[in-house]
Amino acid sequence: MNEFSPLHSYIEKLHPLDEETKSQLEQCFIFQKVKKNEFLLQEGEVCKYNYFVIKGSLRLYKVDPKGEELIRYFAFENKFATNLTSFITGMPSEEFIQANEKTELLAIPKSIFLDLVESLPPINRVYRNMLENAYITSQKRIYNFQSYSALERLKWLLEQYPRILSRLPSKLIASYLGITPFTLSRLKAEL
Amino acid sequence: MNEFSPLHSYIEKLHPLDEETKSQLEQCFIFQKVKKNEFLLQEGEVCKYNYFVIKGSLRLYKVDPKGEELIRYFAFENKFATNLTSFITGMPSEEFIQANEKTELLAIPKSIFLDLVESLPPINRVYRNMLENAYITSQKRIYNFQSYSALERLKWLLEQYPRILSRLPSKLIASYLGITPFTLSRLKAEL
DNA sequence: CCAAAACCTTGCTCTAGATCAAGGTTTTAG
DNA sequence: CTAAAACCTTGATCTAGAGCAAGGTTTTGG
Repeated sequence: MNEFSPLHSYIEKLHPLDEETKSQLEQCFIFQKVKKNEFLLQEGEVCKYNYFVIKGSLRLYKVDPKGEELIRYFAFENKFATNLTSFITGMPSEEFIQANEKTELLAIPKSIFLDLVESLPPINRVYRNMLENAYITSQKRIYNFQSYSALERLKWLLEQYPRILSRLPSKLIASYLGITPFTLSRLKAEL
Repeated sequence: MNEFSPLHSYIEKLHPLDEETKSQLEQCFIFQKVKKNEFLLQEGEVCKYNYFVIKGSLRLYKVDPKGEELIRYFAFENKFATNLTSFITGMPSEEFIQANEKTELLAIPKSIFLDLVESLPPINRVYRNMLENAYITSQKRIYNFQSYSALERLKWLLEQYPRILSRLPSKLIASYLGITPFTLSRLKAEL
């Protein structure tokens, strides 16, 4: 048991993993502790890392022309998080990645990750799974916006993360739901 | 030049393709003509095919509890279309796939496609690209819903498909934008 | 080719959620 | 520990877009 165990477990659910591959992986990922509100990526930078969250959580967002934070994704424990768009295209990121809380994570540089995708079948599988999950999650989120009311979206979020309201500030949750903190405050009364 | 040329061109933009692989591919895809409004997938069925559109267009949508059609994606020429969620998980589809117009397409059975993903590098690359594009498109669509007005979303759609308003019925476009046909009709006056 | 059906537009009204203001509470940093 | 800052709630308006009705236009299929 070490700081890499959560990552090994994650991968093993997708593809068998021998000891040699494990130790190879451990040399590619960097264990990192970040403080609350610390940035892992800022707008305009190219996204150079893929992050795996061990403890704590991250948020991925962009800032709209009015200066509002629009949160696209929360990454909690055992989730990968990166700005895939910048990661894939090599273009500067339009998004920020920031820690919501004191967070521990494993970071792997983009170039090494993409090499492993080509050379290590378990990592090819991990990447494919990342993309597939990201896609499925996105589809659900689109349908949510297309047809659900704010209250229904809140309930849906609470089904997935029952404790999220006490874990993260309402402001962040409102942003994720695409509503104002005022509306969220009123909706909480209706739950 | 044959009905497979658009597919070959599509793949060659991602990965070199030798003649042998081309003819192997031609044996896996089935050329198909479908009529306007014909279904390629119905709710409750497992999605067994991945489709590549040669000519015409498809729409992917689900029907909400009120019986409203919620369109998630239009697939025009040179796009792959499938219910990836059902395709990946093997679960019954919640979506319909239907032709908007008289459409020509290439269909490949899921199992064959997934075998090719593992065995043919160009197809592994195609699948990765499909997932990456689907993801990037979805992100943009989410941000659109999170922060843009109906008029801004319409303008954004017209930037991507300038002729879409004359090509498809307004009803379908309204559904894609997440607004009623009444609102779309009014917005058109503001363009 | 023609009737029926589907579709589009426009006016009127209604509502979910935004915006603004003001007061209370919790968190943060020195 | 404490003051400042950030955050949350609640009330009073305001507005984008929904819902409904009615009339005109286009498409469809026999």
